[in-house]
Amino acid sequence: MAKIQSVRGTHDLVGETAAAHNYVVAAARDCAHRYGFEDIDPPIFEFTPVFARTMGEGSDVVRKEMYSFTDNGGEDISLRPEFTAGICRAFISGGMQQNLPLKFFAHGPAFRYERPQKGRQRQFHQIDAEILGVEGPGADIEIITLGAEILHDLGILQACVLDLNTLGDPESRLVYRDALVTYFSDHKDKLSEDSVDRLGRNPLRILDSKDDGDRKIVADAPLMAEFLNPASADFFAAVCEGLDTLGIAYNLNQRLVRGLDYYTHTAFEFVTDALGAQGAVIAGGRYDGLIKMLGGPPTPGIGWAGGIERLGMLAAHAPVPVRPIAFVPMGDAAERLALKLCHGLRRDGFTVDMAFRGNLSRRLKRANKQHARAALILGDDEIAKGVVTLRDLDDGGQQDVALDDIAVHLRKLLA
RNA sequence: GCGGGUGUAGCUCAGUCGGUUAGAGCGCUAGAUUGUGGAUCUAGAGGUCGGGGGUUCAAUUCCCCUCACUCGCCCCA
Repeated sequence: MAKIQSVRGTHDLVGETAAAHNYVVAAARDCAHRYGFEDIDPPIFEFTPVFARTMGEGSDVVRKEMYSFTDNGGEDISLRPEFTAGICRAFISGGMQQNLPLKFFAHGPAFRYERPQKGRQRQFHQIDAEILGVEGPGADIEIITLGAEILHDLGILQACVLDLNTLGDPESRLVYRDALVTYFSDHKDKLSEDSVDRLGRNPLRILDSKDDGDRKIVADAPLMAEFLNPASADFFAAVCEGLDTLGIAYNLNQRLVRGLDYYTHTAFEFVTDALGAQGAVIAGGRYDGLIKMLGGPPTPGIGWAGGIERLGMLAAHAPVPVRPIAFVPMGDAAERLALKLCHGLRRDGFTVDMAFRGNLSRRLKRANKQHARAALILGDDEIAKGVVTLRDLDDGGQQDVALDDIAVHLRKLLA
């Protein structure tokens, strides 16, 4: 550590980045609340098995991307690489099965030890939505709709495409998986090195390989749709029908698979081509077996996670900040009086900034830079007259205003 | 973990076929205006040329390593 610097893949949220971040979170939370989701904020670390068991020991995230450590009590702890496992753990340890169904919204940092690039960091931030305890396709429809509505509210829905697929129930998925293994084993000599590896660990993954040679083989591979049992096919049809009813456009993508073991039935991704290799902005699916796998009561679930940094980059328009009022006292007596006046104005709901240093010229420059709507100037002259000088920073006009009338005048100015 | 590109002032970038004091724009500070911002003018501050090592009389420039960023692979939000 030659220089003092942030850890690789971590960034300070400040200025425009912080504004974009908060904007995404606020828009998503508002939307989720309108859909009846309640907030949950689980710890950012859990016992390692919570993640390892649910995401699958064979998944890349668990194999090499987790920030794990032994704490001073000898416990095996991991920083969360995603939200779902922690929320399901909270559901189990909180005995929440009494209150099903539950709909949760969460947001915050997550951690993965990865090579950083655009839209991919080691500490990144997600918004997350989960519906627990709903077996039917209604939950799938609502959770996908919520994602679409958040993108709509952020003004970026048109920049995204919704890819949709089903992995079927565990029975269908297993049969399909066997069929894929058989098929790809026959073509093993022509598969890429990566895909030969996938064949053992996660054969479904071969379907979305970017390797040209793989793609040729994948083109003739058996399709999930052919292996769905009637129940799984009906379920997926109902999901599609619901989305059709709401006019939510989607693209059926039989190559869409999920990396994590716990997914069943519906899988979806809102993707964009505006962020380079990191296309997914909101992605998720159904995970009916997860809670039981964790040791809880068998409870179906479905959810998604969205990358706040990625969403923020797409929603480029910076939210317009409130224009403050700049208070400019000149001299000790004025500063003492300003302290009280500012306090009162802030209680009245005004956004007031008082610079702590600089002469009048300096402070007005600062006010201008903050796009302040007006400046309140208070010096010995004003104190003698019992007024402040209210300067309109848009047109340069100014007037004396009695101390008791400041709020009235400001309200008129801001209206 | 693997491959390519980049790293010069707070920011965006010139530049040096290896040579003496490394530049611009914007921003910052001060003054013109001892109590009036935006525009203009003037002056000023700010750089171990990412870090370490090597070659050389001499390295910001060439070579190696390293760190960070970036693009792609893997994987994923």
